[in-house]
Amino acid sequence: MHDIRALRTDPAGFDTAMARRGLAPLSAELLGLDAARRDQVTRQQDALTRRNELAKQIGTLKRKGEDTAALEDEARELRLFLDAFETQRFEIDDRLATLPNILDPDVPDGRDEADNVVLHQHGEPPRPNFAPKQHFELGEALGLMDFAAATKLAGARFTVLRGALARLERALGQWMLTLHATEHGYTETAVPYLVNAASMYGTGQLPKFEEDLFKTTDGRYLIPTAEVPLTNLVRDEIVPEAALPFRYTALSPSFRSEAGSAGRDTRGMLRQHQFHKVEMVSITRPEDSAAEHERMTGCAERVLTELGLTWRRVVLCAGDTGFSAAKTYDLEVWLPGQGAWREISSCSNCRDFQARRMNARMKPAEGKGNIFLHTLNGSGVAVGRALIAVMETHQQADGSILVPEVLRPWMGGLERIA
RNA sequence: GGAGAGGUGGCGGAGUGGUCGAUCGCGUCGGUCUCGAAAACCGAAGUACUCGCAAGGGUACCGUGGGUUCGAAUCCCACCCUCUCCGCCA
Repeated sequence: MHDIRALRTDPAGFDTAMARRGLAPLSAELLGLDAARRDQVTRQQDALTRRNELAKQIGTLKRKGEDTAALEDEARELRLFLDAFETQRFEIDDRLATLPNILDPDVPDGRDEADNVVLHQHGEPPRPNFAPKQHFELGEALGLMDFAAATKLAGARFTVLRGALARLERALGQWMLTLHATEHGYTETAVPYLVNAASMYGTGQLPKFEEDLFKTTDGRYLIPTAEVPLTNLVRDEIVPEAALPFRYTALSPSFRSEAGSAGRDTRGMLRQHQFHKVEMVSITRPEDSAAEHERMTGCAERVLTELGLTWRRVVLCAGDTGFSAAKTYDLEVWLPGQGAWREISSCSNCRDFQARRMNARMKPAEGKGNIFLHTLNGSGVAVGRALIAVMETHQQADGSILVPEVLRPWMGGLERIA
């Protein structure tokens, strides 16, 4: 949600900012809608003022037993006038709700992922002396990854894992969650996986991206990421400045309808309707969010490094940055089997965009007035994709998979999946 | 799912049609007193929108949304949530 005051102050700046998102100039239209809204509010309030006066007079006169018919007639007319406003929604609010966040100045221009900029890389893609297999080839050969069974149970874009691979998936989630909770200062949090529409609106999934969500018969939604419940913890709250920052982490399933991605990544478990993810969310003072963004991304990078993966940090260009984000770093991991870099984490600074939507503020230690918080979220990291990366990176010529050292305690000491 | 009770300002808790944005208590902040503190006393304190250069006005908000009325915290309807009991259930 945008600050309408900022738009009034600097409409040209707003248009420039939206142009980076590929949007035509909107400020003139929005200011017109804003003026219309204010005009309506003023007329409505004037009528209410008069109505309150009349009601007060009528009350006084009635107590004296005097005639109030004429005043009541005027009040009745006023009510008809007011009833006309009653059901009107303000178009300006609906329009603002669908406009994406303003990008940070250091976000590079660009149209799509081809224009993203690699910032740094950890390690070099391994060059094994055999032809590396993709994760689904390895998993099916081991008899521990079963797509046919998943299709029978649920349909396309689901996976059944068995035995050591199922345990490896669990070990990854447990280890990452514990790492963030014990060494990175995030509070481990268990959250609902079904949330209401207000929560989805707060983080920006609604109203624009409903088709990406699974909706239940009672009007709730399955979370597409734990970012939604974790960030909405501060919805409609006013927190004291001294309590900040809040850092939360959760291991949760994520449900995505993947509408519009038909035909993409259909093999294997790269793109699923359901996957586990460890999420990090930070709630900060405005002046702290940029540094927190770097810190959070570093926490995700540590996960990849400790798993012995090859990765790089990419800053998303203007055209690839998500709706609610002002700036996003993606972490891409090298998948030897696929021979490609694939996103495994995404860390975003949403600044005050989500906070405005969810009315999340802080009470400053000094001075008056409440200030909108800044919110950040990042995967730390996607568990399903981490499983893929571990399998493809640590596969051996015989099709077995070495378990990374850090996971062995979580695997009952198992060193190799064969 | 059934029956009942209830949702009021940071908290507790009054208020059942008209000067109620809301008595009071606690807590918070400022002050007086004190060497200092406590106690006591005095005072200040909600959020948002809107008009205005400003000073300063106005409007809305008593779970949410409708309705009745000249006028709603108060009456009616629906929904949400909490608590108690019963049933069912991981």
